[in-house]
Amino acid sequence: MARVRQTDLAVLGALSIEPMSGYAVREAIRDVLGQFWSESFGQIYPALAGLEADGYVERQPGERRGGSRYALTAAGRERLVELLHTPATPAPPRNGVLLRLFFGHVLGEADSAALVREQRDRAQAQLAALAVERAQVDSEPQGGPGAEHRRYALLVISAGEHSARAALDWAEQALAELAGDQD
Amino acid sequence: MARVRQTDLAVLGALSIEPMSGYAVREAIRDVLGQFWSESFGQIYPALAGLEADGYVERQPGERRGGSRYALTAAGRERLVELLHTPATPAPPRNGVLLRLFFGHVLGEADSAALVREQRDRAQAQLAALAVERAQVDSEPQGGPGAEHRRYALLVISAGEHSARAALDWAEQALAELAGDQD
DNA sequence: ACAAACATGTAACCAGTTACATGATTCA
DNA sequence: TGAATCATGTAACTGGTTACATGTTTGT
Repeated sequence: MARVRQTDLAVLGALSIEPMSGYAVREAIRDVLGQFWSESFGQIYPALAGLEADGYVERQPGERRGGSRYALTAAGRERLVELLHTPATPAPPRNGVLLRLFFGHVLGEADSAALVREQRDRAQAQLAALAVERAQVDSEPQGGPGAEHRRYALLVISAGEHSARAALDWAEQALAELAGDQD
Repeated sequence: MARVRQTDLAVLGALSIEPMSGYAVREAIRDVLGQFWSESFGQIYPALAGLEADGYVERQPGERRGGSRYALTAAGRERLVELLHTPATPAPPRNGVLLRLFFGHVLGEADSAALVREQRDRAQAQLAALAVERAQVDSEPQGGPGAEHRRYALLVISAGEHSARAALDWAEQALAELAGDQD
């Protein structure tokens, strides 16, 4: 099973919602999918160039000087379907906060509690950001280019909410156990 | 802020629980912290060599021929404390399943539901594995070398449980909404 | 006028995986 | 005796970040 270039999948997928600029691709991914995926410009633009060379995307002049608008071609849509059927390669988890907390016996109780609070605050911020996203997706026009997509975007937002709420619950419970809750 | 070699942190931390081999370092990380961190051998052994050169760990002959046992030195413990106080550099999230689901409008309802089921099964497996871990940590002797550490290991296990339960809840809800729950 | 957001791209760096290579010990 | 697990290490590759460089448009 040839390894799949996940960035291609993400970029092609974003363009399947509607044609957009490389900049907008990143926004689309960051805003709704941010908790589960990320792409940097240094990754997106080369990917777009490669995809164009392979005939998977078409580049059209954008609205502003120098700007471009990329659209999926028929081949690109096929390629996307192919990539979507590829098994997800699980990324090695890397949660620096939990790593540090795991060594709390060296860090000490007070600093460990601070770590947990950091986690809690992050979860809270995530929840707030997701509420904004949800409101925005809900208010989108019914018939737009990405109408079918909305349903799945909401599913992903819901996954983020579940995850953030779980993190919040855990943090509060952990703080009570650490008895280091000083705020 | 000089970027911190996270692997050093993980390795030094594992050795702070008790002296062990490079192989055991990986196990220690994989078993309890598996949901939140991972290290490969290709990373651990070079790190161990570097840490030894810097005087942070001491290498002793292990029980078997060719095997080694690494122990933290005083300087190593100091270094670990220093690294623990370093801000966690958030790793870019990479959840391939959610990425694919986000483009469910291209993938179709049936295949999207399969993705969600995959997520659900993974969460269930995680919950089962964590139950085993929890039982094992609970049954460890009270006075061992890593007694203080236990408390934090349990905190991390609890984080894993919260996260897995949330994923499970979400998956079940999502399946109901997709109406593609065929098992 | 100015700041913020939009937009595109390159180059250097590096963390981390994977595959390969090798051998010892334990247990069935 | 053979398989599974314990154990150590190297080398090639590459995905992905970060920093840099540059310019436009919109809104205040």
